[in-house]
Amino acid sequence: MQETLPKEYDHQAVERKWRSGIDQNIYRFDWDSDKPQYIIDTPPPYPTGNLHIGNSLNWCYIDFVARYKRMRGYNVMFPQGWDCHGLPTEVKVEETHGITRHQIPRSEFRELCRELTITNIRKMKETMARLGFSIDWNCEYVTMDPSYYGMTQKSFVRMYSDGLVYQREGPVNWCPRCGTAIAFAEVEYEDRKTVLNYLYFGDGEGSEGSEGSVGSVGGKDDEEGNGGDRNRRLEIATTRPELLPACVAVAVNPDDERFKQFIGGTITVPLFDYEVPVIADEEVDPAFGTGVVMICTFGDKQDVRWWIEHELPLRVAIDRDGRMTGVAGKYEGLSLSDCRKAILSDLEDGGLLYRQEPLDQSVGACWRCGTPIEIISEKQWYVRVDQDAILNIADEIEWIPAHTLIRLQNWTKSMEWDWCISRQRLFATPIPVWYCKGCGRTVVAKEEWLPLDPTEFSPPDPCECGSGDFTPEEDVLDTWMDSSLSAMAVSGWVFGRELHVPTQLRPQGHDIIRTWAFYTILRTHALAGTRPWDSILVNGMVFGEDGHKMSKSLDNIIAPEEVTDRYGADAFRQWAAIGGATGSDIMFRWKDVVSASRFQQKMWSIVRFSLPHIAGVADAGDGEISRDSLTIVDLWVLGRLNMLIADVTDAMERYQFDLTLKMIRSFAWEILADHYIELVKYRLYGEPSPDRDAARQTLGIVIDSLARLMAPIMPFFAQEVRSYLYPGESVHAAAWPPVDESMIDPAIDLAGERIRNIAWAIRRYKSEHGIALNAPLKGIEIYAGTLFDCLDIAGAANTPVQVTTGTPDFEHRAVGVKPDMKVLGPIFRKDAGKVVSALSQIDPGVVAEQARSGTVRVAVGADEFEVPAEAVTIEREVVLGGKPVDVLEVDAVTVVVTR
RNA sequence: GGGCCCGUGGUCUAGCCGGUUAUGACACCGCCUUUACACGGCGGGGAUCAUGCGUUCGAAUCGCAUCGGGCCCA
Repeated sequence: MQETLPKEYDHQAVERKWRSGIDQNIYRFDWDSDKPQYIIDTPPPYPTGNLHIGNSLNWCYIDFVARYKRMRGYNVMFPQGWDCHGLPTEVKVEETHGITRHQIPRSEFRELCRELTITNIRKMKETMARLGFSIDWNCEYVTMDPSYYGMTQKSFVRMYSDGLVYQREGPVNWCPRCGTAIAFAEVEYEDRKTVLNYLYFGDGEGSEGSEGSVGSVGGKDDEEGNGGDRNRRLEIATTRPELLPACVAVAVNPDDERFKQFIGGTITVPLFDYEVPVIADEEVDPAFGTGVVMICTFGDKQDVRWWIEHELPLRVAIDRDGRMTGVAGKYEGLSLSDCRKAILSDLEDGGLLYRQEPLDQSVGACWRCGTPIEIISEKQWYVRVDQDAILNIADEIEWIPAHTLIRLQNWTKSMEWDWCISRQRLFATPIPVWYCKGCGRTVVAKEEWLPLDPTEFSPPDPCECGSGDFTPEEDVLDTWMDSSLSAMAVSGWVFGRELHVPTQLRPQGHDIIRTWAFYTILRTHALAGTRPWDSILVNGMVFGEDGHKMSKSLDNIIAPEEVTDRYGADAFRQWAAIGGATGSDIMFRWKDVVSASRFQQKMWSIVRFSLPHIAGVADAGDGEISRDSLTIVDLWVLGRLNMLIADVTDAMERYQFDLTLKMIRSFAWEILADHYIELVKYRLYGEPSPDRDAARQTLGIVIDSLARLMAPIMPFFAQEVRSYLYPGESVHAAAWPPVDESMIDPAIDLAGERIRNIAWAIRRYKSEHGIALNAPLKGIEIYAGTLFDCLDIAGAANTPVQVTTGTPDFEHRAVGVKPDMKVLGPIFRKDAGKVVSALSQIDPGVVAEQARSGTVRVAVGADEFEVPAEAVTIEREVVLGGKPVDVLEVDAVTVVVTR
């Protein structure tokens, strides 16, 4: 055992040493183990090349749990996947190579995406290693590998045969720039300024020049003049004039008196001159615009609702590239914005546009490129969403924090359409489907053909109609189809094992509850008939030091490497643990990292001091200790240690990492360093004796236990400490310290506290009087109710101590009365306030006198109340009897110090 | 517009199934080189617990409302 340690803790050297110095087999999951299973459904991140600080926070939480559970005797799987498919990689490849995805063969483009992804994964793994995550790299999966996407395809095939996947024509969210369908979860809403245009719908005369009415006439005037079905007008406000050719109806509120007579009739669409029905719907807000809405296929989600409800026809005015179609007549081929300008200009020329006003609106935009999405009609693949099943499964899962369940429930209940899983991209899992050229039948791959790309592989069997000629499906699957398998993937599918669902834990951020959590629940229920996890631990977002979400534009991004380079991984991990309550959003603060690093240094000093003493004892930690030789102070610190173990274990079970670390720090700093070590120093430095051995053994047990308690949060530091106590062993293979209940004794704790407090008071006394801590005093007399062992006090104070049960020769004078509301409140209820107030008016001396008899009489006006003595605490001042002594009152003990 | 979370010394934070003097960190002020640690020790100042109303003998804690911030969505 090494006895002299460097004065300063060198986190860089220690962490470098143990990054490769810990046997990775400790972190392996064992499929044949008898231990209870603890499988973590780790998030497979998107390989951007940077493991950002938000990921890092989440992974710290995972690692705390994984290391803790291993020490508790679980067979832990901490796997790591990579969710590779996605548009950002395609865009990056296009940028890097200066091409578009249509300019080179499909397979070549996909290969470029693979290469970029492999590079990015390598970079992220480096950061993970630097942060000390105990990932089992035998349990790694990569969703772009055929072995994985074959499973995605298998899940597609199975859900298709179960009727849970189907294809239909219908509205989809479409990004015209990216040229692909996207799911609701991929739509981001942003506030933009737009223009609300007021126009006339009606008999078409406007375009022929009824100039007199433009800009001045309201609906009422027309109503009076025209009672018939034709020759009348409606005023309509719209933000989407370019969708006039897609207008299929006009809607008003059924209770809106202004428009009642229009309902059931038809009206002419301006410029395009065709009739659409006027319908009534309660969803129309009479107060917005003119109270008349034009329904287009499709302007927004509300249009889709009305379209379905009123069984309206479809007029497709926008194509996949965001250009106007044939129904737009002379505007065909124009872009949306050009068409908008042209139509507004033509409306104005025809006197049909009579007002424009600015409007704030929230626009659905593509999450990737920010282009406003359009809702168009397309033939797409969907996954059926069974809301009740998802809600039922969600109820079986433990949500931490509990309110995150409500988020999932709200999202689930708000789902209006099934999940659209078709994507018009390249770098993704191919949909294993063909269409027969002979009969048009849809042919879905058989499981044994998978994995496959239908554009490169044809069905070996002919179609039922006899034709062997197929058109491959070129669309690919939504990336969430890959990642929503993660729970099933890690618990069996990736390894060709039977499914071990439910897994035990899903750790993730609250930003992806509506996506990853939702889809995983849906898919695990559909494919395995059960919940994916027992518990879900939802972490918060990480904000910059300015209190805002980290973003490039705010320039408040901190990379984890920046922190580990300066303060090390353990300090970063301490920030993750203590930066805020688990589940809440937390701010990154350098000062948290600095104080973490200070704690490491403090702890290092403690270890550095202790090791030479522990070295003399054969078994530092697990040896049988003879309680006979332990002093009250030894028993006290061991009792406190066991309380700490119990509390920390409880906090870890509840994922309260902030509490865990706070308790460990305060024990190490206050109980151990400030008090225990100061109390036993004289024994440790003294001649060999049973007392000295007791202190050595106690110190050994405390240090060893602390190293183990710290191991999940500070794996490198803990390992370093452990290596001095048990060379060649890893703290991460050690058992979590058990609570020794027999060590927790309230009487001993009270006695120990008394000694600690007396020694502390003497220490404070010396400090206040400018006396060196180890300088001797002439004498200390302790007056207590019972005699007790004061050797440690004498040792710590370096002063002879006398204990007597007598009363010192000076007078105590009551100077104040403190009411105990916990006792008084229930007794006097309404009158408690008055009693307290009256009590404070009485001379404390009188109260003290009466209290001796057990009851204090308090007069309130004409009433008299009897206050039990235990409901008041008498504050006393000690009056000296002219002696040159100082008096310290500690607990119920009087300490007289002679300087 | 809806749902969820949150407003505690200068800054950040704990407590929040009601009851001592409201926790801790950082920052600030004063004293101290004391055989592990000055990245330390001892002491100190600093909070109308967002605001208002209510429930209660008693509210940071429970209820309602308002204001402010965040997240997810429409």
